[in-house]
Amino acid sequence: MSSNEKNNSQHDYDPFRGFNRPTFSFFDDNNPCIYNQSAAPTPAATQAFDPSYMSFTDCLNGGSVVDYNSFSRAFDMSCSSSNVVSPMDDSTTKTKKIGMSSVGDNHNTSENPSTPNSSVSCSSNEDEDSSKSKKDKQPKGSEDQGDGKSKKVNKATKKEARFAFLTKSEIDNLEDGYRWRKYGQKAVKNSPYPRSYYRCTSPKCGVKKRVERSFQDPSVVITTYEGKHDHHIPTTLRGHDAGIFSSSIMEASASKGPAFPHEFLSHFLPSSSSDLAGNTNSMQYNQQQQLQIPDYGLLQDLVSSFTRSQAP
DNA sequence: CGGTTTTGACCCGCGC
DNA sequence: GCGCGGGTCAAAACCG
Repeated sequence: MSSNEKNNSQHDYDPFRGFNRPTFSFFDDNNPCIYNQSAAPTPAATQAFDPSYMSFTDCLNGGSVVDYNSFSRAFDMSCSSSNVVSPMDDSTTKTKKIGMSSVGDNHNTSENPSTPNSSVSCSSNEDEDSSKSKKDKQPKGSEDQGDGKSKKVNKATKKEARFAFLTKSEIDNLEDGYRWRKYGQKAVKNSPYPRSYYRCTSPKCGVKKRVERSFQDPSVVITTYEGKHDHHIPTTLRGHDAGIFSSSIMEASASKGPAFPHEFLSHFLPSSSSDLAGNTNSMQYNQQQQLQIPDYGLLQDLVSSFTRSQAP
């Protein structure tokens, strides 16, 4: 990683300074698209998201060009679809199957972009999980040492919430206000782009995220969050823009109730809204619009569908 | 010097 | 049982 990029991701106020601002994904059940605010919208994108193409960031910043209607509309189209599926329930959490293992096999999933699973869920998965998040290993020097299997995982029983979203960005590791420490990187099968693994640096926070680039559309970054932050965004990181975001979100949330995807927001907001209200520094500039993606396999389906829709 | 990134090794689950 | 691929560890390197 270049020093520029590193600095960008960790210390700059505006994570996109010097870059084209990333854009965010809005998925329609039948026509997933990546909405790009900075580039001319493709016909497909325009059709799928007609009104005012905007970035989520704009929405969150209460930009004058976006009103709440468009904001909620953006969510409605992705979260209130009649075809929404909720594959992240207990029956599918054996999930590894359709989940992680398929990332690298996207060349296969792309062969069936019309799979019935190609829809997006915004339902809560608070108690859901990826069976693999329990893989946290104890330190080698733990009490377990001596049997040669000290690395053996003490599998946690807690289920972690997990969801992913696509972002059209040149930046791999998009700033979300929290501080992350990279703990691994792996080559993705059938993809020239590696997958990076990050963990929240907060001592007790076990939230992880994975970041990888779609090989089918290198401009698309796939970010998967796993777990829920149990702390505020580091106040030293960002300024008042965060407050703009939080207040906007909370107002919208309060006024529209169930129409708003609390669940996905809750992953990034402190658990108490009152806490939030009192902490205008707690949120940061770039809050992305994210949609819960059941698993990587579906993600890839969506990406491939999108790619297809972009094809001449 | 402390925090972060890099990277090879290791572990584990799954499919065959 | 074996091989493969994903996920994690941890020492070394790097950086401000």
